[in-house]
Amino acid sequence: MSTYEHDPVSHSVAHHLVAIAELLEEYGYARVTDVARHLGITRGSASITLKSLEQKGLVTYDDRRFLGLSEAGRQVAESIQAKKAVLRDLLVRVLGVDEKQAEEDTCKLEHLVSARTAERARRLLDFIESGSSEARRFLAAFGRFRKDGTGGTEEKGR
Amino acid sequence: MSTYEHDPVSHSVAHHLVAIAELLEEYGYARVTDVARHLGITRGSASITLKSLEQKGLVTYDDRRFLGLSEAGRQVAESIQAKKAVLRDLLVRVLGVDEKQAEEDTCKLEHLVSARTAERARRLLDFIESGSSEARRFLAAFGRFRKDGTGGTEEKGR
DNA sequence: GTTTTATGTTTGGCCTACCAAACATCCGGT
DNA sequence: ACCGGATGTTTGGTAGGCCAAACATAAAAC
Repeated sequence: MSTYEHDPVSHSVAHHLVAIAELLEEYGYARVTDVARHLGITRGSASITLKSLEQKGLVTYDDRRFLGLSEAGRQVAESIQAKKAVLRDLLVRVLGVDEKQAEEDTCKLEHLVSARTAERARRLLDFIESGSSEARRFLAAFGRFRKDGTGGTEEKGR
Repeated sequence: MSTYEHDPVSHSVAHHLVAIAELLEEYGYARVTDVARHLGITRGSASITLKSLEQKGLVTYDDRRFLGLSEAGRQVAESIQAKKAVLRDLLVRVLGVDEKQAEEDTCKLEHLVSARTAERARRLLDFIESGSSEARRFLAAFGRFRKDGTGGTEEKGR
């Protein structure tokens, strides 16, 4: 999940950085216009925000105005992307939220989750994917419970 | 979890409404100053925001300036509080996040979570509290896994 | 009853984050 | 070489959300 809790980065900044990272990965380049379109804002707005991010040392400008991420920027983006992936997986694989809804929710929550909580969520997913019988049985039982409101093997009480 | 997804209420508004609800519950009354102190903002800021909430029909003013919630305001506050409770419980009881951290995180996330996702989370908690053997064994195994990185009863693979 | 003190409001200012629209610049096609 | 469309920047404006500080008023204390 990577250390760096320097994230106190704003919602907007987080989205700009992640946009660049995603565009770079998907198309190999990212320009002001691409970021703006990706985020659904105007080029003017993106231009200004990105310039400020350059001055903060998070974003780099190519000789031909192609955008990149500095080491710091890359770390912030990666940390947010990692949190986002964990959250999405948690919602989909454990809670059973549908993909579309999960994507929507994680976009809103991604940069707000603390590193510690994200770490715990990742741990849970690791456990689920460990394939242990407890995990498998739990998921199966919860799946049934979601549908018909019963916990399968009872033994309720406490 | 209550229907009402009219929540597209801002972070700030959400906090003001919840503050009033909490103050009413805890002390039986809520004034501008109390809300301001509760939120850690100045009375001036609270005064302005609360006035706008009155005009939106969410907050009511007593004859002696005591604050209340309209039916609509109460519903919004309750819906957010319910989401918050679910999230906190999820973090603490399932993920094993410590109370303090969970409180911090939920404060940031509470009003952003969709009703559908919150409903799923509540369902998971209901299942956990059903006391079914799958749930109990799962929690126990995950607890061990968190500590020593092993899933207890293996049978891994898939 | 007058003076503190607590409470509420208003004002002016700041910062973020956005838009629209004018402007500047570049780049490809002919 | 020129023009048009795509791209980037700047400018002026709006809105939310906050503060500080001046002000007004209500409640306590004396």
